[in-house]
Amino acid sequence: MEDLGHEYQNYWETTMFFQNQELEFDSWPMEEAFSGSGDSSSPDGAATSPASSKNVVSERNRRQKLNQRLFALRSVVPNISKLDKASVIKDSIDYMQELIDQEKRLEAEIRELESRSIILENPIRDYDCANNFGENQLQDFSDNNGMRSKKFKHMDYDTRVQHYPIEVLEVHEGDMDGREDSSGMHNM
Amino acid sequence: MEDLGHEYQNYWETTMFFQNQELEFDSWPMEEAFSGSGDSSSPDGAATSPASSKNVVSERNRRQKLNQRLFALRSVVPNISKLDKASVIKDSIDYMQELIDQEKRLEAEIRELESRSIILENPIRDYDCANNFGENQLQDFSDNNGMRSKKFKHMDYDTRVQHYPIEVLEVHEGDMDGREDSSGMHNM
DNA sequence: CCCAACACGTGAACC
DNA sequence: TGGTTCACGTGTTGG
Repeated sequence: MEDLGHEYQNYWETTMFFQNQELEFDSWPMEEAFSGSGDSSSPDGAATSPASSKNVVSERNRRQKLNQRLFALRSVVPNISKLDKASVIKDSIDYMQELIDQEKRLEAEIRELESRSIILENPIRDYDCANNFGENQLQDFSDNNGMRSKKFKHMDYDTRVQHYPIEVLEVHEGDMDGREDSSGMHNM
Repeated sequence: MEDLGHEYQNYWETTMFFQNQELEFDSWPMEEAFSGSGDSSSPDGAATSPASSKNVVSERNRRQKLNQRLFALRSVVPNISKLDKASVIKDSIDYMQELIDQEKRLEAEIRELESRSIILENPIRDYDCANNFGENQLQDFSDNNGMRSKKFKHMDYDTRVQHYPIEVLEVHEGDMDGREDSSGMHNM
């Protein structure tokens, strides 16, 4: 509903690449940032970093990785409406399903084209007017089939990308009265 | 520290669907949820919920939405290696590019089949043995062509899903020395 | 002025 | 045992 409007420019890229500079040193919550005091191996109960300083860096890495992934996702989808984390994922889903539909359609078309070529082959045999060059023609066809089979066979697109009867469970985009998430992902 | 519940033990699905129950009603701030007291216009510095309680719910919604989106993404990708947030996105990217490649391949095949069908049409005219059923057969062909054109024309898959020369900018998975992310989306 | 969106640190839970 | 991942609340910033 409340559509875009704000396209806050300066996309991720710039900040992602310089992520350590200007944004950091001023907006940083100061001293425990880099844990200036003995951080790596100071198990003593220093008030600044008791045991969490190990966690904070890990967490930071995690966040960074997730952002990279999201950025990569953004780069593979042709048209992104907004640069929001959520919108990026949403557009990706849309695009993905477009691709799947499209693939299904193309496959159907291929099947149709193939069957038509078979129809094209048959009349010759039916009308039997091609007795003289029958084996020649048939040989040609089988060759054709073999060639195509060799080239496109179900080498991978038949096994890897076969479109299952997927089904988006997306829970209705917009509103959905303010609820909790608590997506307990880590357990199991 | 102050919260208590935290008994999330299932996967997304369950918690996502029942996300409003047990986890909610104890950890919820409750009163300002529906603005029971005059919270909306109480600029006074109340120690309990000065202005942040508005933020926490908004933030919660944001988190929830993002998780839903991620879950939807998970549902559309056929094979997910791990349920990690990052892994989900990564697998999605991989699958997506597989789809794109696949589509390109299928299109090539279609083009090839079409050109071959043209070759197939010609012999009938060459051998001229089909004079008696010529119009019938030709009618059939034109019909096929027309039907196919009507059905698959470039209605959308030609404009929307055309595969641009995309290029994953993914920034090398693992390492990237422990830096900051600060994917400052908002700042300028 | 608030709203939307973000990064951050932190406690907790799992393996 | 520690290493990972998560949700949460908070401060901040740009529109």
